[in-house]
Amino acid sequence: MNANPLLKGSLQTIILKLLEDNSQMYGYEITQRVKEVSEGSIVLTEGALYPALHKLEADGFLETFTQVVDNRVRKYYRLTDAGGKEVTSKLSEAQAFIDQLQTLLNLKPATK
Amino acid sequence: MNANPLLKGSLQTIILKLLEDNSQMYGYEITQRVKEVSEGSIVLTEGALYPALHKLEADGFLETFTQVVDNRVRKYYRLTDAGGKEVTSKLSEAQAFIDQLQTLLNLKPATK
DNA sequence: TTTATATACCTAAATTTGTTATGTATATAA
DNA sequence: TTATATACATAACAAATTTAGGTATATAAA
Repeated sequence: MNANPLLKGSLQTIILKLLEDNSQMYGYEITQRVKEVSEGSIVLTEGALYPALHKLEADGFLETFTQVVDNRVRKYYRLTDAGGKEVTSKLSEAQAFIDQLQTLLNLKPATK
Repeated sequence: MNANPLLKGSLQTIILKLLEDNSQMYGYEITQRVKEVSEGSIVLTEGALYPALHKLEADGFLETFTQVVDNRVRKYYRLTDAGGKEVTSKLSEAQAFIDQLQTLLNLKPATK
């Protein structure tokens, strides 16, 4: 569905950032939000998303609670305190990597 | 050595771009150049680099020739015509992805 | 009513792409 | 003679995906 090799490694960061901005979201909602905001160019597959959410929870960065809406169960995620710190860390890592990559690929207008 | 999950997917693009700018480079030279330009923050491991070079050659994007310098063999790579087109394609993909990622992560100063 | 689409979760097999570890070999400085 | 730099390479392992499949409800269309 996606076939975007560049996505690799940034999925956790995307999830954490969305939960920093929204306080609570469920899995399906995350896929839809990413699709919207990226205008369809970044599509999260469920096979990647759910394991990533479970791992972030196992690592103590997310906590969950369920809610039933229209007879369907939604599993909501929210950041823990540790998760809040992790967002900051991941974002600065991402920014640093993007900067270096843009330099290497000459995708920056000016070096200074 | 590296442990940078964000690198995944961008290695081929980095190699192709360097060869667009330099016309010919050998493997070891590529690792050193990347380390220099990124100020040590992006380190290409040999276990990733050489297989990537071999794959790009097998795909017809690179061609090779050897040269002996100080009794040591250097294997130089250069872009083929197909490789030249591939660089352009990979660079615009990378730029688009970086743009979307920065939007998602709110790492952009202004949306417009 | 049955089919398709959207919503909503999940897991398992296979694949891609990297790291880590190891091997070979020469040049050079300590 | 030892360590470090240069220069290539492959193999075992690990991580993070894709692809494919499964379950279930709601709703609109045929």
